[in-house]
Amino acid sequence: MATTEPIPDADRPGRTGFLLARAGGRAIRSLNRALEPFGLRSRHYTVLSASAARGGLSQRELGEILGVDPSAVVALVDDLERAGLVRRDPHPDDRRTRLVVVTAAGQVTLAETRELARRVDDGLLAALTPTERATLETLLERLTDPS
Amino acid sequence: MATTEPIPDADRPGRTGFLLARAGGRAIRSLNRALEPFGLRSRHYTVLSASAARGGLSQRELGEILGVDPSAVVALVDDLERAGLVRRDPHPDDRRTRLVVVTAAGQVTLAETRELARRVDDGLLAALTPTERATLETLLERLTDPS
DNA sequence: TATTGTTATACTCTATAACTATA
DNA sequence: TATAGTTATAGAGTATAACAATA
Repeated sequence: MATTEPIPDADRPGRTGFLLARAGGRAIRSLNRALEPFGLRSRHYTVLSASAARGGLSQRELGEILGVDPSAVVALVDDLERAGLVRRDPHPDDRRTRLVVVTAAGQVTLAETRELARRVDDGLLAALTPTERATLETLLERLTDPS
Repeated sequence: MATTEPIPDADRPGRTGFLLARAGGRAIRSLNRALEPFGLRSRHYTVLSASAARGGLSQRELGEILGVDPSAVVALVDDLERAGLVRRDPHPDDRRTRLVVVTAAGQVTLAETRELARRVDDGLLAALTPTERATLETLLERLTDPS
C-alpha cells in the first residue's frame, strides 16, 4: 500500500488552522483532566485566573477575554460562585454590571491549580526550547490581538 | 505575599495552552462559517482533505490524524458518505477495516472548499508575515508530532 | 486475546433568541 | 435605543462503554 508518501505543504490549505485546533483541543483536554480533582474545568480556571489578575472583571469583559458568549460566562461564574471561589460584587458606577471578584478561598484554589496549569503547559510544550516556546506565545498573542 | 495583588504578565501559567485553545476555537468557527453553504463543517473538510492526500485511509488512521475518537469518525464518514463525497471500500488485506476513499464528487467539493480553507487561514494569520507564519506552523507541527 | 468499526448514551460546549433592569 | 446580565434551548462536539466481526 503506497499511501504513506509525504504530502507537500503547499497542498494543504487550512493546515495551520487545523494544527491550531488540534493543539488547542489537546490543551483543553489536558487541563480538564488535571483539574478534575477540583471539580473544575479549563474555562473555570481561566475565569479565576483572569479575574484575579485584573482584580475584578465584568462578565462582559470576561467573555471578551475568553472569546466566549456572555451566556456561557454566566454559567461559569455560577459554578465558581456556588463553590465559593468568586463573588459577584456590584459595580460602583453602573448598576447593570457585576464585578467578578476572586474570594480568599478562590485565591487558595487558584494558587494550587496554577501549579497544575504550569505542568500541563510544560507537558504540551515539552518538544520546544524555552526560546521557541516564547516565540510561539508571542505569535499566538499577535494572532488574536492585532494592534 | 499579599494574596490580592495582580499577577504580572510574565507569570500566567497555562497561558500558552489558553492561547492555543482560543486560536483553535476561532479557526474552527471561521472554517465552519465558510463551509456552511456546502452543508459541511471543519471536521468534514479535514477528513476529506486527509483521505484525498493519502489516497484512502482507515477510520482508525483518520481518528489518529484528527485527534478524534473512533466513534466520532464514524459519524463524520457517515455524513460524507450520505452526501456522496466518500466511499467506504473494503481493505484488501483486512476485512475488519474499511478504507475511506474520496469519490469524484468529493474531489470537486474538495477543490472548492480548499479555496475557502486557504482564505480562512489567510484571515486568521493576517497579522503575521509569511516567515512568521511558517515559523508558527513549524512549531505547531513539532508540538503534536515530536519525532 | 486484541483490534476495527459500530451503536448508544451522557455530558460538555457553542450559539441564538428573548427577557429584565438599567443606562 | 443600547447595554449587562440572565434564562432557555437546540445543535455540535467529546468521551465512555459495550458489542459484532475479524485478526
